[in-house]
Amino acid sequence: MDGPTFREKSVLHSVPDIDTSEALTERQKAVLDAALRLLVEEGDQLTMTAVARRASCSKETLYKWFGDRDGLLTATVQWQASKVRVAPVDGKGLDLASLTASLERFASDWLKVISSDTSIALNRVAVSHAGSGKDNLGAVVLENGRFALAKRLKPVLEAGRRTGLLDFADAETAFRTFFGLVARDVQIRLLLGDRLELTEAAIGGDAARATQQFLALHGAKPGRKASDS
Amino acid sequence: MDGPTFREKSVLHSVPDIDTSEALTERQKAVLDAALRLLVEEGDQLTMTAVARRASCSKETLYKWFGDRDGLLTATVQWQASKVRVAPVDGKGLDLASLTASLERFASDWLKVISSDTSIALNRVAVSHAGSGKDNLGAVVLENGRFALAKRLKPVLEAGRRTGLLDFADAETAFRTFFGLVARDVQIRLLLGDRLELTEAAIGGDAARATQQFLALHGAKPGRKASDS
DNA sequence: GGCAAGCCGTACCGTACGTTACGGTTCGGC
DNA sequence: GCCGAACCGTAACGTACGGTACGGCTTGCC
Repeated sequence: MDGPTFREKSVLHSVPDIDTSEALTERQKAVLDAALRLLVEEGDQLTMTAVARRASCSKETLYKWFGDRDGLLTATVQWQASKVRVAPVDGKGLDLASLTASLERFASDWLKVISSDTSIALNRVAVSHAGSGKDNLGAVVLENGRFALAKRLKPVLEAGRRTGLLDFADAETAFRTFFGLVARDVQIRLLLGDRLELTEAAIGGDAARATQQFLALHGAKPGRKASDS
Repeated sequence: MDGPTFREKSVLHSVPDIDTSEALTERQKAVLDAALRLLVEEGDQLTMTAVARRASCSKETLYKWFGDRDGLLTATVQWQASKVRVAPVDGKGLDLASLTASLERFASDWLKVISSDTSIALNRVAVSHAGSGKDNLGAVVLENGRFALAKRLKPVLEAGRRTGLLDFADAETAFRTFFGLVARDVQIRLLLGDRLELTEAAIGGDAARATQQFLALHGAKPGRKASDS
């Protein structure tokens, strides 16, 4: 059987939620992993020849499976996206400590993601792609990055509001505030080639700081200050 | 006389402060404007032939003036950067109203910049470039964007701290918080091809919100000493 | 006028790379 | 053992584009 062909021209934001990249042979996954590794190492100029050589497959096979270069790129990005899908957080019994921990966890995870070589490479190629007419890759990356994060975080925020720990009018706006406090200038600096290695400790500190700032802005407790707790 | 050649391989962050792109003929500026327009319209695949045709000049001239394609790109980016250089804000008599107005102004200006077609196109090409070995463009964009903003905003923040209106330990950290509150997810979404047109009104609202949030975090509230933190 | 410099337009060259074609090999089904 | 399908490796093709060369035109200077 031959795999899917990945040629649908999906409009932005039309990716349903769970996408279609699951009918993949083990061999195909291996090929995509090779392409991914090459993408991280070499940047956008991964050539079909290079992928074929790295994956020890023929170019004919690449074209049969993925249609053309864009199809291969899209499949690679979706394959990576399918690997990082995580279990949603359950709205269990919530107190300030667990809410803080959840937020810090989200912040820390997100910082780790956007500072990883893989994410940087993928975002770079998607940004380039978005500049060149066809918007597919940018939509995929956005959907599996920023929008997936929102979808996982918003239930936590709303649970916090229900239990009276948080106070905000619009969950989307609150999420974007949190996003800004966490990411700040990190992603754009990394994409533009700034060194800026985030150590584990720095990420932890930033996650805690962002969480405290968010709680200072949207925590419901009256009379609180950002520095205590 | 022939202009500069733009071939220096400057290391990241080594751009002094005011760069060298001022010895330009009117004709050269016109050519760079044409390249800039083409970059905005066509994305990264502006070819030397296209620039020559658009600018009504010969390719030979392009190569003589700018060395090679990268030189042209770099000159174009620096040319655009030199156009947006603004007068620094003076640390005049500062009260809460004028500080708030200044911050809102910075926020609004910055949102306008990063949502402009020109900025998006320039950042896209710089991000692509940063992925392909040579980091020059990314450094230039960073230096004239995010770092230039910091250099202009920090004196305002520090003046606010001196007059007791603001309370923060590190100006750099405070700036990055402000940056995050203003930009949030806007830039990455635009770079990845998300529509998201910011109207004048929306920008104004966002600037005011970000400013209020920043003041909530770092404003010296009555009943709180400027020295604790 | 004569001359040199700068520049335009265009033709040209070399190469990289996407895409296709094809011979050879492996493997499952009969 | 035989057949066809899938696939590997490699060669070949077409094109787009970076870079160069050159003839002709304008301009300023003597």
